[in-house]
Amino acid sequence: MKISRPDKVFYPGEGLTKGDVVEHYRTVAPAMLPHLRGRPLTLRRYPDGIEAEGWFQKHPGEYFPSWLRTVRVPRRGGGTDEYVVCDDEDSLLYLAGQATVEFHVWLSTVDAPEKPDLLVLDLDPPEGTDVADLRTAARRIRDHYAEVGLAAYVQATGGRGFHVAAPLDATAATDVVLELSRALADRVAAADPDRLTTAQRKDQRGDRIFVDANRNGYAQTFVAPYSLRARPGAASATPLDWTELGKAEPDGWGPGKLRRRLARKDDPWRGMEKNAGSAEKAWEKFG
DNA sequence: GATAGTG
DNA sequence: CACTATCAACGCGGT
DNA sequence: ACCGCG
Ligand SMILES: [Mn+2]
Ligand SMILES: [Mn+2]
Repeated sequence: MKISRPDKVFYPGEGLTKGDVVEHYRTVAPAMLPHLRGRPLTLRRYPDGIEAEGWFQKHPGEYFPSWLRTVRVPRRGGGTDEYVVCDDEDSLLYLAGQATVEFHVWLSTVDAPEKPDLLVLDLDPPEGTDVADLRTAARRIRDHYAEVGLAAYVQATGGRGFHVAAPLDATAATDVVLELSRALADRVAAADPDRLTTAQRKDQRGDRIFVDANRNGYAQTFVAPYSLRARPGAASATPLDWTELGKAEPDGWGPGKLRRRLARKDDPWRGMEKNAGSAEKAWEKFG
């Protein structure tokens, strides 16, 4: 894979270059690709580095090479949209060479775009939140998943929060999963209303952590495991064992720490699909 | 980042 | 040639 | 249809 301008600085604070970004993705590819395969992508590109202008890109550029996989999926409200899908290392490195710093993925795959195989609740803390409160909220989400028969997997987002994901058997429709995720979020927030909220509007959240279920809507995305974040520190989204959460920071895994981690430890999310649960049965147990 | 257009 | 302009998302709820 | 939000 030919990379233009590998010495261009992308993270001024860390002195990381575009070449370093590509090397990150080469390193994480074995752990990351299983979480990308078959999923429409949203790219977050920063061709002049993370402190310059960046943008979300969902549709393939006209000039993207023909060997890159693209897929047409229905658009809500009619018609179709074309998306990039990254199934292999060459594609990952090509997209990194296009200055894609962040990779975001759908919660369903192209084979069944309207049947999510993941449910995700996203914890978005306001400035100044105690990380202990964030960890407690993540564990409570895990416990509520367990009550309805769903397995829970946590990742540090590399930004300011955590995600708690549940693998699904991809039999329920998007809108059913969205409603289930909202019901779970509301239940978690109602149990600790001083610290948690599901209010979409910022002016109604106060000082509380936003338990965000909106990631479960059609064509919505969450940051892919092992994606870099376009923020100072160059942390990555990092799947964790629950036993690690007690000492975890959302942006705790920069490039060096992540590389050492992957050399030492399996992807905690590897094989998660084998624990897929049913959204329909979860609804029944929800009561 | 890549392309098309201008001087 | 150097330089500049232009482009690169979506869904959902509320109003 | 537009806004706020992620
Ligand atoms: Mn540029
Ligand atoms: Mn978030």
